[in-house]
Amino acid sequence: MTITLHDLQSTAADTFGWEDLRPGQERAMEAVLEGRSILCVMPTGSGKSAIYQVPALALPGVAVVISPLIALQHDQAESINENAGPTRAHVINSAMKKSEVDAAWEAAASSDESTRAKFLFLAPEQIARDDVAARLRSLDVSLVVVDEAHCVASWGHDFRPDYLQLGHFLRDLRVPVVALTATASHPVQTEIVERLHLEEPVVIVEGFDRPNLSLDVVHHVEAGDKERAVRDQVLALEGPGLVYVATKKSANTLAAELQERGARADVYHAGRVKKERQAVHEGFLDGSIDVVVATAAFGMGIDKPDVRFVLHADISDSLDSYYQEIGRGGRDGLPAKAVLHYRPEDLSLRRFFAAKSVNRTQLRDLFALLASQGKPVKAKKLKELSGLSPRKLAGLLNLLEAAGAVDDGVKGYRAGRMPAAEAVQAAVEQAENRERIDRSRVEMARRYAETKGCRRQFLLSYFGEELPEPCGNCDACARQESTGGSPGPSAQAPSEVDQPFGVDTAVEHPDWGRGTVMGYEEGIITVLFDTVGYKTLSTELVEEKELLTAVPSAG
DNA sequence: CGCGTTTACGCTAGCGTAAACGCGGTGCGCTAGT
Repeated sequence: MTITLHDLQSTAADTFGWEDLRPGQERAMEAVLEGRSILCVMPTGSGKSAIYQVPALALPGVAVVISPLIALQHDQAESINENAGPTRAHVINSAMKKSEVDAAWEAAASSDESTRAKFLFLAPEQIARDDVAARLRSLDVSLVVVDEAHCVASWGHDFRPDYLQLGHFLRDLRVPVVALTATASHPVQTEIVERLHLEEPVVIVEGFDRPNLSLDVVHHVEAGDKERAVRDQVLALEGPGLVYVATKKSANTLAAELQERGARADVYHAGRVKKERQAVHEGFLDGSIDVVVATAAFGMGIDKPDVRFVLHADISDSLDSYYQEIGRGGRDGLPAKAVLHYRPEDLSLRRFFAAKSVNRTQLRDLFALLASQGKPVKAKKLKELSGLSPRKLAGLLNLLEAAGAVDDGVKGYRAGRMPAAEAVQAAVEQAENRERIDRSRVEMARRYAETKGCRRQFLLSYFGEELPEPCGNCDACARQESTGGSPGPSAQAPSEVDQPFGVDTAVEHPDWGRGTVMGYEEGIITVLFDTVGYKTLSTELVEEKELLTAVPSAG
């Protein structure tokens, strides 16, 4: 039986009540039917989940959905079960009773077509377990979904290393992979494709621009002045709204101040107990809370259309994070404000978080241990032998693998034929690369805060999109208008700016090696180098001194 | 790195300044003890 797009349209309408599929959705679904892997970068609320839910119901077998937060998994599974039948989606995680987990596995393997599970929701940590991976391999898996796929890049390197281990599982399973995310700059897209081993994926990127979001940056010198400005602005603005801060402590302080002044504000961060966090989340959605003061913990899974402002009391660690965070405002298409309150000193905390410390001794011991085995070792066995925590172990393995010193196959991990010192050195260099790249991402956030040009042009160019004219909806454009000039930076600069290399072309620098041109702005070229991250150079100097040379693309 | 807090010191008894110290974000899974 061949499934056609028409079948999918019927499923979408009959099961979910979606009468009209959007072109991006159809393209993605067709690719899945053809057995292709896809990467979709689409804003929240654009029907991303339909892309996997509809084909998964039409195809025989079960869809494995890898999703970062257990709370999110439950919401998604529930919404599927409401539409597609009560037992179609199951969640599997460590918080469940053994009997519940067993029931989920049985439902997925059931021979009864009418009750068989069509969706299994798991966190990447589950996939990393050998027994879970083996069980999944024994099932008839139709496709694997990686939801919030940017987590591969943002969390895989340290916080949740099992994200980087997903690639092995996907490579061996050989079924179509659907990677979904709302925000991913070009290098993040590339990293998702590489790390998940997506082969010749169909990449669907919908426009990043959110013209109804106004973009402002307010500069501050004194910390106290910034705190007061944030507080006063929140009190003056019409909610609902979000305020992002860098630390739990400052979240508590600000929320308390707002409450004292009569605002219906609450606070969300990882330090609060689960019940309280849930209450804040629900209160924000149902309108009983107007303002949530939060750390980066708050965000994923919030689909509230009428958020009128997203204020940042502290700058984010990257423009990827910043755009993700402000993207929670104005989803109804009505005007919403994104305001960054900026002090250069705030960057130091972000640089601190970007620092990666590696333990050479642990790396050497692990490599030596693997080498001494002389045969592939499974993750579980390796954990026992090394005595390392799962997180630590996965982190070290990620580095050794990236360094080419360790290989992971179906049979387990195997050390390469090289001296331990060489393996350790290569792994340490990987960690150093990562740190340089993360620091350069902080630098790009700084440049956004400090640019004198149109904010939107800067932001979109970071995401590889060109906005030909200044946006007219940011503080820089507003300043231009009020001083009588035509809006935006191009009023002063010649409109025909010299661009010696096209955006996205591969270039090489004598010191920084290979890189990709990301964009131009005010006579400055931004290049993302493979090992040193984002760098900005004067376009004039690049031409004069021939600092960059074009590299023929490797394909 | 930078901010807030604690400790140390200097020089004479409670106080001021300086130096030292500690802390800072995301969630999964698992285990020990209510």
